Amino acid sequence: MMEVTIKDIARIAGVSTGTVDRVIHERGNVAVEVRNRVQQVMRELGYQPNIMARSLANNRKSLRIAAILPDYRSDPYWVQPKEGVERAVEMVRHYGVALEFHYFPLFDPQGYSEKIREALATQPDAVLFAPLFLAESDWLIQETTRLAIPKVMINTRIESADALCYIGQDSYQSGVLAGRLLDFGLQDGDSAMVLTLDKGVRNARHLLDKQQGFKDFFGRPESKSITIYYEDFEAFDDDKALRQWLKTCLQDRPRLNSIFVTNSRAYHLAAVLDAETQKRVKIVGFDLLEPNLQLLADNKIHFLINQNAWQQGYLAVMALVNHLVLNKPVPSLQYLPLDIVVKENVEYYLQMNR
Amino acid sequence: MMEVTIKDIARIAGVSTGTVDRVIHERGNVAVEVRNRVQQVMRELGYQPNIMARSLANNRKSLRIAAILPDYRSDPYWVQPKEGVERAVEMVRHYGVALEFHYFPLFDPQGYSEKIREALATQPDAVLFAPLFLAESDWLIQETTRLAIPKVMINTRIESADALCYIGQDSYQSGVLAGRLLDFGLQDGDSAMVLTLDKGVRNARHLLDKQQGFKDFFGRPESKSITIYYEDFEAFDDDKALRQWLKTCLQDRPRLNSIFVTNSRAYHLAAVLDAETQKRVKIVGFDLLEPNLQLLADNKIHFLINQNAWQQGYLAVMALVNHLVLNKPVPSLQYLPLDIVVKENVEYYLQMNR
DNA sequence: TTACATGCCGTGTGCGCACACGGCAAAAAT
DNA sequence: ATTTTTGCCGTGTGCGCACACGGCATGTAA
Repeated sequence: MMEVTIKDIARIAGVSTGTVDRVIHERGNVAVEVRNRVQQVMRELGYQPNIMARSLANNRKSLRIAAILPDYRSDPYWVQPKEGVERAVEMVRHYGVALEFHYFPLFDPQGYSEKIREALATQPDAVLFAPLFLAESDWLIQETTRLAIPKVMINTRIESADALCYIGQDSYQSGVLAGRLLDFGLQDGDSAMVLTLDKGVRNARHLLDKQQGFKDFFGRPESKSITIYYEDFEAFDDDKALRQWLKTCLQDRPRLNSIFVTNSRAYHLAAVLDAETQKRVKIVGFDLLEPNLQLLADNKIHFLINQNAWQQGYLAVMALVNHLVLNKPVPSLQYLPLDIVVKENVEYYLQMNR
Repeated sequence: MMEVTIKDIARIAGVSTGTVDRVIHERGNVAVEVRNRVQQVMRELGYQPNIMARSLANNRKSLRIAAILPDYRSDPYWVQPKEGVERAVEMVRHYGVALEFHYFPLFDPQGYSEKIREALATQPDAVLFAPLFLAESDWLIQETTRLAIPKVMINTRIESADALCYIGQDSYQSGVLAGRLLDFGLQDGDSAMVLTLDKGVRNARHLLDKQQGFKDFFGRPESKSITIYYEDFEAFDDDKALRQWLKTCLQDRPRLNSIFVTNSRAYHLAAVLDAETQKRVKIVGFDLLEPNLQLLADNKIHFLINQNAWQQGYLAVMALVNHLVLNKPVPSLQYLPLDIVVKENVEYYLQMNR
């Protein structure tokens, strides 16, 4: 059961461990025929470096990561990536990983810019961020590229940025999925509403993608014939206004039996529906936030699509560690599962992140 | 960013590293007041042993695991646990873990007994098994208990066995979940069939649990009023017989619009339905097997509940490693998520295990 | 008293790897 | 012919931990 070590390779190749080490790390100063011989032996014995010993010997170098995320206190959604990040850092503590958070206000491009500058001023070895604001992200992307600082993006993807990787949801596909779910519970001739509850980002890319996915699903021949309405409402914080607006929305559309809320704020909607409407209207939303869970348990929200926000944070840190510490390859694009959650299986997803 | 080491503790507590080591591993030969002092310092500094160094220093001991599972060549389902096990072993290779498979024929208690004896004869340090046959598992449980060999069970749970842990699906809950899904797509007055496609295990515990869960869901006030039929069919391998049997089943029940197949063999059923029936009947099955996936893509199976069989194998090995190598606590009961899979999100679950 | 056992503790070594350092010969510069 | 440089290679040390060994007191038996 003994593993193959550099000692074995050195012995068999008739060189010292130092030479084997030089070959492995391509540090030069090795004669060509010697190098070939060593590589040959490594291949024959199927040498795999012992990651334990490797990281033990490497422990002098530490990896400092700057994480730039929306303030979790301004929106419950962002608690999840934050906790995933924290958990990952805890797990790789022994690799000498240190991470510093830089929280910006969710709806404030100005504050975002400030935090970006603050983060880069600390001269991190790597950056983890959610580029919610495209224009303001430009400077960060250019600077990190210039300084050769690796970066991972979560939540929102900017294709032009040559990041180490993007980790997030496939927004388009989640729209398609929502269509599939509602289609199963609707009848021919029913209608559905795609509802955006957000502020000033009506045409944000990921929201548009979800709408498009939803629309495309109902364009498929296999789908039922459903009429789709698209609506925005910005004052989602104001229960009264929302209730009023919704009433007018529903009253002229008797067969509007389903609503697809394109972000994690379905709880605002479900909470203001009256009992009768709740029975009639099937709601699909996103993410396992506490208020959503409550309404799911009460059968007021029918499906939640879990975008695995927690995992996004976790995997983003792991991608950096894999790349910078363990020299392992990381996929440049990582879509997370779109879990379909109902109250009968929600418990499993909650317990995973604890 | 430096971690706290036993050296630090030794220095501050005014003892040697050897003494600290004795305290940590409770090996005795330490004066009471010295031990208390060391423990105090450890607590104050929040000492956490470096797992890299620990496993490096421990690498002499190796862990030999015997895995007793159904032959994956006799049933595609069992390919998944097998691959999960293999993957886990690969990941913890450096801990000195070696695993040997002992495959038994799926429907053969006799063969199961033989393999159990064969496995124990190799004197493993730990056992990983799926106790499909209760009576025959008795001997294994008693012997491993007598010899103090830790064991983990997957797939089927035997509560009386004092195993390290059970890892598997919650059968009852998966039945409830199937009920929830079909309920969403059915109308009041429709009916549903619970169909068991298995041989000679008609009253196996996990199948009964699924039936009960399904039934209980439709007993809830929130559910629609659905009539439920329970049927078994053993010759599921015989397409002709199955088609014929199904025909008679459906013809006297015009509103039988859904079938819940209680194991991973929904593909046998969906493959023999004629086009007209396929449109009418909604099918819920289990597990992401290749033939199931094909039919899911063709809209002939509507939902698959993923029991995460791959993860079962993976986590079972990890539980043993955590317990025996890393001295980490492991939960004695681990239910895996019941993923709801449709063709729009199936890709994510497939890519996870590759 | 001497001989021996026992409790308690420090020191040394090795796990597999990364990397600094220094040595030795051949090649280049003086 | 001599110094100096350069290419190539071996040796030594330390990462944090586990564990064997041996030492020094004190207590007990002869």
